[in-house]
Amino acid sequence: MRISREQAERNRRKVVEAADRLFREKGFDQVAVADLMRAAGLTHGGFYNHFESKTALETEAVAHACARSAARARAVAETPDRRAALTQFLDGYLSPAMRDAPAPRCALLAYGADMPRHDAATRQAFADGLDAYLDNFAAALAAPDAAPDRAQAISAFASMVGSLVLARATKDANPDLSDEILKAARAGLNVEA
Amino acid sequence: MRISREQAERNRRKVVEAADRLFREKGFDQVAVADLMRAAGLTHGGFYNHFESKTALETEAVAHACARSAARARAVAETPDRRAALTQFLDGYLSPAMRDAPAPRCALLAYGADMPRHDAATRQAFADGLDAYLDNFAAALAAPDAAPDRAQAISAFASMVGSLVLARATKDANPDLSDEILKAARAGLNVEA
DNA sequence: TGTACATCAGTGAACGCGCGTTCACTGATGTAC
DNA sequence: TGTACATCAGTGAACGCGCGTTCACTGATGTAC
Repeated sequence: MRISREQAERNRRKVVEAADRLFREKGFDQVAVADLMRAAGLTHGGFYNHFESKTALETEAVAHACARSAARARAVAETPDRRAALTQFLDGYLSPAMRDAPAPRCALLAYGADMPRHDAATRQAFADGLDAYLDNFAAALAAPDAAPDRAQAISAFASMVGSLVLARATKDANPDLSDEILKAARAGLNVEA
Repeated sequence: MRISREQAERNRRKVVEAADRLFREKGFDQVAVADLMRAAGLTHGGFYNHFESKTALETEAVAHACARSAARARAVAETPDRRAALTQFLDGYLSPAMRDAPAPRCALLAYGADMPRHDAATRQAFADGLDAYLDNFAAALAAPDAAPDRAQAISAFASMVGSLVLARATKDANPDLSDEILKAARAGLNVEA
């Protein structure tokens, strides 16, 4: 059953997308190669036609997802009504919906904590994505005619990540605490948006 | 080779301590029962004399560690020269040493990101530890004759957690970025200490 | 206090399952002529 | 353009390893008398 090159390329992309989604939701170790391939509509044997190893796919999924997160921050910075877009972005990030999503929507949030235990290529992809993200986020935060303040962007983004980690961790066992964290985080963001 | 009850109890504690250390460093799934027992100076067969399952030990290790973290925050609040203790605590938390430790020294930082994928008992232990921690941290942050501000404590702690997650994630691939994150986080803490 | 027996923490081999990876095979696609 | 062959994406079975858990056994501790 040979398949056309376009179809094969489409299949490959489907595997990477499925991997990103499943890795965020369940963690790298809890997703088997067979699960990934099934999620992409394929059988597990063909995996190695596309990827050298499961680790190689992990690197690719993280790189893909982090680059996309950075692009989303850039989109906010480049929206005509940047102010409104920023407010919407921040409110969305520190929202119950974001917290309750089974897989974190932000790749940097989803993968950050696992990076110290991953191989160098994956960590590099993550760091590159974060670096670009922070530049774009600083541009999004900047007042119309002010220079971007990268330190402020870092401080704000770190707060957002930490708040969501803690809010997600506590949402089932102590929903009140989880809500309290989201609210305090939003109030504590020293950002005028 | 029956062992005295005191010795057995000491062994049990050693296993929990070793589990906490190894789980923080390598993650729950990357530590085998045999590794744990070896780290405690025992053979793996005896594990089930002490714990119902590996999952049960995970719960116990998280509960133990989070309670200890909360106690450490309380110690800061109760130090005679609270101001100095707080400064030392914050500087220590957002320090290169903290970032470079193979296993995060703060249990809430070490385990937070994994909680959404853990069982209910473990999540409960984590949430209880965090709740107590935040009360104690608010007390530590409060000015000598002011009431504790829990929202401020939450916001500050979330920043600390997020900063360390990101600084740890990037320290090998981009040390400059990692340092930048630590510095921006320390400067951005809206806490007079 | 001393003795005989029961208990049970620890040992190390074994079981069974899941998962990453490999492999022989299929048959439609891509290519050479 | 048509034909013959080579290629290679996908299939599903199999391999091998690691790990959680179980089990029969040991022998010092704890207990009953």
